[in-house]
Amino acid sequence: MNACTPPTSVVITPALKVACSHCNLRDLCFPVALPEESLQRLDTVVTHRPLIKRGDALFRKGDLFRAIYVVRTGFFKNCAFAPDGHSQVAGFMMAGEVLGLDGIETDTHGCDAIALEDSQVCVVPLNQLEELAREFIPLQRHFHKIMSREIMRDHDVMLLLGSMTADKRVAAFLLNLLQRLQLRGFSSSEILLRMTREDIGSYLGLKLETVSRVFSKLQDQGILEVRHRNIRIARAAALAALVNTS
Amino acid sequence: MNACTPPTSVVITPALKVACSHCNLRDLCFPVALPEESLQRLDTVVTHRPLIKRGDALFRKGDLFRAIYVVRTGFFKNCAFAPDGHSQVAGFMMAGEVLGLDGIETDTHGCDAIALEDSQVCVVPLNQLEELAREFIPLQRHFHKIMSREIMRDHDVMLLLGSMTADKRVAAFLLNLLQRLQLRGFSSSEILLRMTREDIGSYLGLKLETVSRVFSKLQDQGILEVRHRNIRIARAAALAALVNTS
DNA sequence: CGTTTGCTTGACAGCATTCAACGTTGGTGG
DNA sequence: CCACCAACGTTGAATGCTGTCAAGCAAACG
Repeated sequence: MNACTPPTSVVITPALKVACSHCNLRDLCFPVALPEESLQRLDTVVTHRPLIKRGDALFRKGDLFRAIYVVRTGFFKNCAFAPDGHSQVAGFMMAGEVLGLDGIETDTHGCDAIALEDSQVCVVPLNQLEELAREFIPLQRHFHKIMSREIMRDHDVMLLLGSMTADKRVAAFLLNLLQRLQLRGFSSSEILLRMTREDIGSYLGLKLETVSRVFSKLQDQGILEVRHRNIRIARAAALAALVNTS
Repeated sequence: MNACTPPTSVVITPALKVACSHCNLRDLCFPVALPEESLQRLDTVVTHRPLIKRGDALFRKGDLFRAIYVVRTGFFKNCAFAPDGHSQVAGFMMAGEVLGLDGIETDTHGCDAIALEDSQVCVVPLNQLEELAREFIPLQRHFHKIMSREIMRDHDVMLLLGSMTADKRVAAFLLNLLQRLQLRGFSSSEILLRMTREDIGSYLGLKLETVSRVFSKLQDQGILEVRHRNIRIARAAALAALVNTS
């Protein structure tokens, strides 16, 4: 698990069929920060791309931290824990997004990362990433931007949790998902939710019943069409108006 | 403001009377990550230590990002903004803590940093910090840990906001302040609040009246003694029990 | 000393939670 | 293939916590 299997390894798994230099996510991920001719350097750092089954943990709170992970395919939730043991979804991660940044400080993961569908991640050992970052200035800056973005995203969630009604929280949540999905080339009006109502509620500081009620309400208003986990945004402008007006 | 005034400048201000290599915060700040004999390298990076008056902004949302800031003396609040213009306190920063990390991604500050008392900060230009980080591996890691800690801290706030009652939020807030103050050698049972009830409420997702009521309630229970902004923690264990029990 | 700002307390209203019942979906095994 | 079960989702009614509005008081500032 810890061994740096060279790419010439004879072990043929899906994990070896991709490389950063040819990854379809390279515009969203670390490759954007490296010149074309140096991309293969990343391939020597990212040699391990495990598959995680739906419901399984990529890591759990307390696990030793060694690497950060980039979602290649699939969908994850990040669960934080209160001192009383209560857990809460701290974020959802999709292709190109990074998991495990919270483990750097203490060398121990501070939360669980659970796959919400069968997924694949790229393992990026922090030591080697840092080594590469020392050599390639744009990569160094890119990594810092990734962490900065995580901080800003958390601030957005704090705003949600601190001062928005249930309607607004759900609206903002959907718009955020929509925007990230669009960035990845998905439909701009249809969302297939990967998580339960309980997960959404946990993330938004609401109970699952409240989430369900808001969905129903927005559907009654003709803003959404809700079919189980399939959400069609009928009037995105109305959703945005919900969030942007006080 | 942007010029890198060399230390030989004849301008004598309080800003020039300190150096990282002799700073009393060196155990809390970047110096911990540098060998004694290389500490003066930091002094060439951190040459500017402006004073910020109470109520003034160190930076505001939208300002161009150039540097991060370490609080040398004083106390700051970090205000984030919702799309509807509503603002919310996203954190409080005291000596040795870092401001401005959220500006790295977009080269623009994403929130306001307001001094809650007359303060002094050390200006750490990001470019030069990164340059030094490429040279000194422990410094590089230390910077990453600082950002990681910020992410974990935000997760803690999300837990507060998402699933705790007003009592618990206030208790957790006081304990967190207490812990950080202790780390800096202050009393372990007395807190002088630098912020208004409204600031606290904004941070905790409560109205100022609710904060006030919780203070009164905890005082009635003999857990706190509240005299204006002076809080004495009479029974810290009871406070902790409040947070740690479901 | 007066004005502004911050803090406390009370009464009431409102939104989200809680508790409960029922409906739906998807996976499993007969 | 169908039946069953467990997990997930929806909806209703009642409770309760926090917000809102208002008044009065204390402290800080000039």
